[in-house]
Amino acid sequence: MNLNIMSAAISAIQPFEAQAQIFKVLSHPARIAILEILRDGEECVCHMEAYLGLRQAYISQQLAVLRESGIIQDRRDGWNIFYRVTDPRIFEVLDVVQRITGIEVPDVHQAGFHCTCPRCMTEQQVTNEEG
Amino acid sequence: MNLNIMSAAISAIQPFEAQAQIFKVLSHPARIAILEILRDGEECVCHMEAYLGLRQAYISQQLAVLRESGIIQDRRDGWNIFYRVTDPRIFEVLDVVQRITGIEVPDVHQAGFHCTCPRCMTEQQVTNEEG
DNA sequence: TAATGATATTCATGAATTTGAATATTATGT
DNA sequence: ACATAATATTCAAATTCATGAATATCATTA
Repeated sequence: MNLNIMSAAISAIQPFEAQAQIFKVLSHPARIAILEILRDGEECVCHMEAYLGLRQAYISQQLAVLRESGIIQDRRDGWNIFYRVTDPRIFEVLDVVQRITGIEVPDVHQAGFHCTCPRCMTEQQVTNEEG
Repeated sequence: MNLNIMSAAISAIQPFEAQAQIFKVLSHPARIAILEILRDGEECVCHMEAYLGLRQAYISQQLAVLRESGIIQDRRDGWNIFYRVTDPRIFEVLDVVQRITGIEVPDVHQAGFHCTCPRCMTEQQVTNEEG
């Protein structure tokens, strides 16, 4: 098999595999958008559907990629599953690359949608009662 | 075609395309290794061959990906082509992700190889004369 | 335990990426 | 012009990725 022929190359590149893996997970606009949604703390999947206007199954697939990489973690609360970022330094990565591109990132929470999860309903109720 | 059905989704994700593109380019260990080689300034391709122990054609392919993305630029000097990083902030990105992984990045310049490009030959000559 | 809401998984297909092999290009020296 | 050194490009096969459709799971409520 002559595996040893490439041993120098493999060992030279192998230490960068872990970094490359993180970059691969980040190399999809929907996954970046999801992380932006999680910037201010944990959110349930229904929020992501509402904010992004994407089908549930699609979002769930992208969540699976993020989850399996360890970048996000999930927590079940009744019917809803809440996701949060494991290591907030991932936002530093997004920040730097955002500065490099120079493209303004939209506020993913400004979409004006509302989902029907308990937390949203409570928030709406509170807002209505307050206003 | 019903293109408008997905318009909300497309517009929600589209602003992150540029970031995703950069991450995609970085999502390969050989390309990260090349950038590490360029950390201290421009280097010729022969250096990368020497340091990484990879075939020339392979390195050239990865250089093309980096070059076409705009992350690196090239400059010809006689027989050799020297590459340099366009925006040093790309190293901030590598730094943060490196901290997240916690994996020590090897010094890609410690390999002890020497190529036969004019600069290497001059350096060797100078070193020998100095020592 | 059956129905329902929220979310996840499986499957299939087309598109993109990886990477080795061969070949081309470009500049230099004779 | 020709040979050579340094680097780039093309091509093709294998693998991986993106994504839509359908279905499954898991917790809750009746």
